[in-house]
Amino acid sequence: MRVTLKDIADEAGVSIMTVSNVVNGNRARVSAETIERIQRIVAARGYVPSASARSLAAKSSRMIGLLVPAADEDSLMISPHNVAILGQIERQLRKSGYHLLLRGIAQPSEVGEALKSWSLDGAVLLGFLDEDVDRLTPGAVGNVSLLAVDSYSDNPLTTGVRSDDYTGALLAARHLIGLGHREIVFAGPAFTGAGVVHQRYAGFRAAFTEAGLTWTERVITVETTTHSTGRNLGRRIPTEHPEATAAFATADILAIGIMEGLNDTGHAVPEDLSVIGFDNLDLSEYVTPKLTTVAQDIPQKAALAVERLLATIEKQEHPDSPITLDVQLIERASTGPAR
Amino acid sequence: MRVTLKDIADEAGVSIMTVSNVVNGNRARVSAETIERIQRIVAARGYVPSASARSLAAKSSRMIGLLVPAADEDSLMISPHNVAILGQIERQLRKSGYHLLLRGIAQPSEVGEALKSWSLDGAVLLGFLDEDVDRLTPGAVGNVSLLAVDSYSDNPLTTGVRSDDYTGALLAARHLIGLGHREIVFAGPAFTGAGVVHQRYAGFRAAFTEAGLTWTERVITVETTTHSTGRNLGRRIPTEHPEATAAFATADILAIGIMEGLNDTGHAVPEDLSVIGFDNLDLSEYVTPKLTTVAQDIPQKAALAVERLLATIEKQEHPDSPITLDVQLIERASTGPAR
DNA sequence: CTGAAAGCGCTTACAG
DNA sequence: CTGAAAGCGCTTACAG
Repeated sequence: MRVTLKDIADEAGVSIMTVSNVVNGNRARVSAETIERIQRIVAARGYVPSASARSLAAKSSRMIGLLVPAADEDSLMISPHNVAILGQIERQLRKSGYHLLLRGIAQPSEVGEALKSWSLDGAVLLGFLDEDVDRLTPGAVGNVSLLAVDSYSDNPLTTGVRSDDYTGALLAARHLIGLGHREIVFAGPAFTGAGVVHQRYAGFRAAFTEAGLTWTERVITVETTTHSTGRNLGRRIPTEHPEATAAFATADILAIGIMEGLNDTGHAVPEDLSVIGFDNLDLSEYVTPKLTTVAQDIPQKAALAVERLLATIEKQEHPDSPITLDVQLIERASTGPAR
Repeated sequence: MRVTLKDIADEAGVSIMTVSNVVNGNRARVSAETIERIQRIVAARGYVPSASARSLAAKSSRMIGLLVPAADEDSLMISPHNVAILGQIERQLRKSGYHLLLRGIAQPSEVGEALKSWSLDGAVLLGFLDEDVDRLTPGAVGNVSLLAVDSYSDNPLTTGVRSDDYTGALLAARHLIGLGHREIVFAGPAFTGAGVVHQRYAGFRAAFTEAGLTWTERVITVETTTHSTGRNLGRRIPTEHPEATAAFATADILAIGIMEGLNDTGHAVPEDLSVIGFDNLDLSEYVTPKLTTVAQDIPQKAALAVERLLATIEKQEHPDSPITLDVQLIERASTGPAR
C-alpha cells in the first residue's frame, strides 16, 4: 500500500539505513551517486516518510501544539487578534518543517494529555489567562517547551511573548490627557495583580501620575470582551459616569461596541465621549468614526514566539527571559478634545 | 521516562494486551475486577497512549487535516467566515476523539504530502477554489476521505458541503428588485462556469428573469475579496456605473469596503446606492449603516461537514451526495428604495 | 477471560 | 561510505 523506506531501498539495491540518511539529508555519509539515484526513486515513487514511525523511533515528533482555551461545549472562539497570530505561527512552523496540532483546551488536565498523546516537541499557549499558565505543573508538561502568548506568568515552565502593554496604555492615556480629558473610564475584564489587563491598568494610571494628576477611579469590568458587552457599556456610561469625557477600552472590539452603544443612545463620538481601543484590528478602520487605538506588531509577535520556541527545542537552549514588543499609538477619529 | 502500556501491565501483573483492551474500551474481553484495577493504575500513573505508536500499529491515526490555501511566503489568511468554520470543526473533532492538524497549502503537491505524512484519516479542505479541488488525483489522495467546504467540484474524491449560494443571491436580487432597483452592479471575484461565485451569479440573474426583467450586465471583478479592494470599488462605482442604484457584493467584507469607498467620495448608502453583501459576518452589524446581507448557517455547515467526514471514515460509507444548506436574507440598513 | 508473537516504518548506536 | 540488529509503543490476528 504505502511506499516505505524498504521499498525505496529494495529498488535502489541498498539498505534502508542508506535511504534514511539520504531522506534526512545526512549527505556526508553517502556517496554522491547513491544520493542522486535514491532521490530519483524517492521522487518517482512519491515517497513520504511516516511521521508516526519517525516520531516513535526518534525522540522528536516535529509537531508543535497550538493550545487554545475552549469552554467545554463551545467551539473555539478565536479573536481577530489571535487569528492573525495563528496564521503567522502556522506559516513559520511550516517553513521550518514542523507540523501544527490545533487543540481546544476545556480543562487544565487536557494540556498534559495533548502534549503526551502525540509526543509534541513544544506548544504555544494562545489566549490563556495567566492564572491558568501559573497552574501548569512539571508533571503535566514534562520536558516539552512551552511558550505563552500575551502572558506575564512567572511559571518557569513557560516563556512569555507579549506586547508592551504598560507602555501602550500609557501612550493612550497620555493622548487623552493631552486632549484635555481628566475624567476617563477604564473598561476591561476583571484583573488581579498581574497579567495583560493589569499592565494596561498600571500604564494607564502612570500617565496621570506623570502629568501630576489624580485619576478619579472609574473602572468598569466586563465579563467578556465582545462587541455586545461593549455595546451595553456604551449605553450605560453616559448615565453611570456623566462626568466622564473619554473611555479607554482594553480591546478594540470592546471600544467599537462602546461606540455603538453610545450611538444607540444618541451620544456622539468623539464630541460627547472620546473612545480609545487597543490592538489595532483591521476592523478599527472600518467603523465610523475610525478608532484611535494602540497597535501591536502581531506578525512580529508570532514570529518571535516561534523562533524562540524552536530555538529552545532544537538547541536545547534554556528558555530565556520573556520577550516584550513595542507598541504604537494610532490616532484616528474616535478621540477629540474634551468637551 | 514516558509511561507505557508495559509499565501498566507490569504493575497490574497482566499482559500489555489486556491493558490495551481496557484502555480501548474492549471491556467484553476483560473481567470487571481487572478492568477496575487497571483503570486505577492508569489514572494514578497518568498514562496517555502514544498516538504515534497507535497510528503506526493500527490503520487509523484518528487525526484529521484541516487544509487551508496559503501563498508560499504569506501567512494563512483565514477569513472571519472560515474562522467560525474552523472553530466548529475543532470542537466537533475533539468531542469525537480526533485530533486536528492545521496545514497551509502553498502548492497542490503538498496536499498529498500532508495526507501521507501523518497518515491522516481524512481532511477538510477549507477555502480552496473548485479548480484546485478538481485537480486532486487519486494518487495524491489515496483512500483518505476528503471533504471540501464551499465547493461545487465534481471530483469524486471529495464531498462538498456548502450553502445554497444560488438561492442566497436570488433572495438578495429579489430584495433589490422589490425596492425598485433595476441597474445593479454585481461585484465579486472572477468566476468560471462553476463554483460558489458562479452559483451566486446565476441566482442573481434568475431574479431578473423571474421578474420578467433584463439585467444590464454590470459585473465588476476583484482580484481579492478584501475590504481595501472593496473600498477602491466603492470609489469607482459612481463614475463607472452612474446609472446603477444598487450593488450586490459576493462577500460582506467586500460590501463593507464598497460602503467605505462610497463614503470617501461623498456618496450616501443607501440613498445614493444600496449595498448588499453575503455571509452575515458579525462585522456586518458593526458598520454604519448596518449591512443587509445573506446569512449562512455556519455552525451547521461545519457540524455537517465533520459528521459526514467521520461517517465516511468510521463506517466506511461511501461519500454520498453533496450537502447544501439553507440561507436567509437579513434586511438591515444598507438597502433602500431606488432613487 | 488472558497472553505470546509478529509487525507497523522508522532511527539509533555500533560495526565494518 | 554502507549495513545488520535492536527497539520505539502500540495493535492485530491467533491460541488457549
